Amino acid sequence: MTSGSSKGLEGTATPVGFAHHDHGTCVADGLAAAETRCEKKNLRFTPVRRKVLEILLQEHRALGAYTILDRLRDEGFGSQPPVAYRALDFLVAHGLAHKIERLNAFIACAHPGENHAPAFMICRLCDSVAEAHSVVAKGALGTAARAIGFRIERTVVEAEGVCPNCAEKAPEKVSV
Amino acid sequence: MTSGSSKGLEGTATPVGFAHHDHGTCVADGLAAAETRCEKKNLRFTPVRRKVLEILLQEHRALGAYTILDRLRDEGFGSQPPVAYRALDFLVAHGLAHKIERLNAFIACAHPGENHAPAFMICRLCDSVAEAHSVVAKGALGTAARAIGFRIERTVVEAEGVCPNCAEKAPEKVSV
DNA sequence: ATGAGGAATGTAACGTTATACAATCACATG
DNA sequence: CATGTGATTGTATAACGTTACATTCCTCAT
Repeated sequence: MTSGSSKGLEGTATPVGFAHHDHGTCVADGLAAAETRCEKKNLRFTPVRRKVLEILLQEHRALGAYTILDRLRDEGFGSQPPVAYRALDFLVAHGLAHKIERLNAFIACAHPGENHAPAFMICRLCDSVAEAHSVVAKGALGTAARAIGFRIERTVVEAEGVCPNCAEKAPEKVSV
Repeated sequence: MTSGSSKGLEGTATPVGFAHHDHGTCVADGLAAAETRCEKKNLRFTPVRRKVLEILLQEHRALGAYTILDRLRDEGFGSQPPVAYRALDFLVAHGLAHKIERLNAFIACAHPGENHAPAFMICRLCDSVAEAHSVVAKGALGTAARAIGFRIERTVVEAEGVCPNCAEKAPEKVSV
């Protein structure tokens, strides 16, 4: 969310993550939305799961499972890998978080509630990640897949590069 | 390559990997092309690098670094992880192989020589991988990136699903 | 209420993937 | 031949992820 109140940007291709926004409401809203969603679907939004989502929402970056695990330990939760991985699996399975394959790391979903095939932009300088929507089914890959009879079930679309903020701050590092 | 002799498919969206072809020439051609390419660019196509590419070319699947390492050991090369990773880094850096992020595994490039942003189709039943071309710059993600000033340097586009061969053999497993 | 069954959590050990850093080698130059 | 430079190799370790199993917590039918 770019802010607590709607700014008319939702539903467009405008990604979250590179823009300034009210972070407090951003976290609170995300948690509230998740809670509502879990109630509706009869899912158990347990303390660990809630905490992990909160940790993820506090960043617009992807966090490694072990970073999350460290924070869980600090908060008095279990400290073994499965604790973090199970919560993450739950969040990912129900569309509340995504895995960034390129980074082996996780990020809170920026568009919860929407049925989507997410696409990400990863800044290699500041590590921030923005989420947009991919429409692979309509792109070249979708065409190729249809042509040969490959049935797409899930897609990974991740772009690595330099975000607008970093491009401005460090123009000399902008070119590859 | 679908075969040693041109079948008029190169340059189209037709991916390699799900179709039958002459595998012997496919490996030999790949190695020859790599050799030529390295000579032209003054790169050292050392025995380990050559062997790793040969191993990859023998499959149209992605292989993990440690699988490759095992085969290297069998052939009398070093058996420590960096041996495999360094060769793979070289191949990837020079477009002779690609990493499939979703699988943490590697595959020989199906279109060496072409300057490309690869896209992959991964069959979850038989594990085969086909390479097509992505044109992210022209898709929704490219549009979103341009709109906010994100500069894309590299893309990861991977579709997971069921290949035509498996869909035919095991139709009951085709639906998610 | 209560106890059976399933879901979630905690803990330990293990397996896989990847990189950091030090040492060595090979070659071009003075 | 000595030496500087860059590529390559060796060794150790870090980071990521899974399996196995015991325990606790919910919930729901009795």
